[in-house]
Amino acid sequence: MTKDHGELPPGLALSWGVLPVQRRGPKPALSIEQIVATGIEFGDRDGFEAISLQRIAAHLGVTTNAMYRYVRSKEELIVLVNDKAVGLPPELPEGWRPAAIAWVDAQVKLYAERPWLLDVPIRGAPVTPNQLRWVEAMLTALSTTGLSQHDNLGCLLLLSGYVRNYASLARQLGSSADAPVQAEQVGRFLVPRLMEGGYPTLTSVYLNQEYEDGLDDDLEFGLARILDGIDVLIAKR
Amino acid sequence: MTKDHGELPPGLALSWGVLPVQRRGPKPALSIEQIVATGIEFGDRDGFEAISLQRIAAHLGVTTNAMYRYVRSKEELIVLVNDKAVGLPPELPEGWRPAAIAWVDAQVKLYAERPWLLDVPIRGAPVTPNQLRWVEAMLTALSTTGLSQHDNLGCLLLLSGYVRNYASLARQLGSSADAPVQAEQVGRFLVPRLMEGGYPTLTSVYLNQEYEDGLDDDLEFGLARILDGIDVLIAKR
DNA sequence: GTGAAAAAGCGTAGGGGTTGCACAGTTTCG
DNA sequence: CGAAACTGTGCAACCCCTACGCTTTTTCAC
Repeated sequence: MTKDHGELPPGLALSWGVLPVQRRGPKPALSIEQIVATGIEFGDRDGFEAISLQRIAAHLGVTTNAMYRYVRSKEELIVLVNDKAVGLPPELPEGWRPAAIAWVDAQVKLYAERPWLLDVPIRGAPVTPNQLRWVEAMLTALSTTGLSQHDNLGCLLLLSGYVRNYASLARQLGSSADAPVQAEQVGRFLVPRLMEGGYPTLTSVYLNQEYEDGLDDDLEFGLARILDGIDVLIAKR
Repeated sequence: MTKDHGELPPGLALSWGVLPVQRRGPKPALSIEQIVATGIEFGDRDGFEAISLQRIAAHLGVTTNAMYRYVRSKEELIVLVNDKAVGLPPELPEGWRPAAIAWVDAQVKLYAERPWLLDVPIRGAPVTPNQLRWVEAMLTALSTTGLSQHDNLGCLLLLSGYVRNYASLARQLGSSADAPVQAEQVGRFLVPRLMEGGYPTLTSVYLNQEYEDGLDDDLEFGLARILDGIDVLIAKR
């Protein structure tokens, strides 16, 4: 006898393991875990596009429609797959600064392993269990700073936004063997237009070839900026 | 006689106004400008999903396939629509810090006006003219800091990532009239699970009702953190 | 036990959407 | 004037999500 949770966002209840009680009728041939696992499998192998109800159904030997007995919509499936694929955060070291670095590194690594996670549309504030584990971990680490909860949330937003942005840039610059060739071709096309089109700063950036390299440094760079900024705040309060 | 630009990413050439020269045959009934404008129109009215070749074609009184005479793929269309919709950056004030604030504010405003821009998948480093105008503007403002170009690029990445992340959070918390109702319902569902599931920090955050309010402050907060961080760097060098 | 209720899966169907190919019409160059 | 080039279109193939109604299976209640 589960409570009636009314109109919750798709995937919320299911991700927390709240499934409609079933009393009669044939036993389901599939389980949500199975479906979600298959979704992740496809995502890992062929990217976000490959996660479709049709494909999962075919792979599990069922019709597409059968999926709708387990999941209300594709959106719900995506939420579940996402939360599962995100997994648990690592154990963070002592001290908010090392913790933040570890937290960021772990996410960068996660996005490197599962680039398709970057294609999952952000539906807003995190609400699923694993996502919230990550939030909880960082928030706990930040609680030693002496800042207010509100400030901590701000820092968290800052960090998570940065990681995601960095990862999505790293993704397309790093991946695919022909990335450098492509980049060179783009440069050849772009530079004359930048010169003549009134982009003086960008022109010099491109000519110095600093636009596309040293991405690993950039992660540390931006992170150091953020952490220094937080430091300033801590000192101020 | 335009040069052969080989295999450039979709939308690159077109966005810079390089279109294949045509010499014979009937004049095109449509223009790319027209198509892109229609795409923006649909995006503004019904969101990103509404931007489809089919819809645009129907609206312009042509078959869907006719679109492919103007655009190589949907991806290319999206790139063009995106660049056009981004528009030109505002004039930035003197001083890198006020400039950064103005730059961020302008983007927040842009995302508020055209939320669907947040749904446009990021294909990597910006290469289209208007996008690069924004980059150029901020890069120029940063050039007065005395930092290296590389550092400036890092700062830029930091800022743009932050804006985008902030905007996409603001979007779903702010928009839709039933957002507060929805949020309350989510809270009712979530809090007991947080308490019992080992999320102590989040529980207290939720109970203090600080999770979902004061978003305007958060923009300034995060931005101040970043700028302070940059300040520290400037002082260091 | 036995019948009724509930639930699962399937078939059918429809609505979008993107894309490829062959065709017919139109314009312009040689 | 003929051929080449380029236009839009019709047809068609896919893929995807989703709704409805039917049959079959299971299990609870009597």
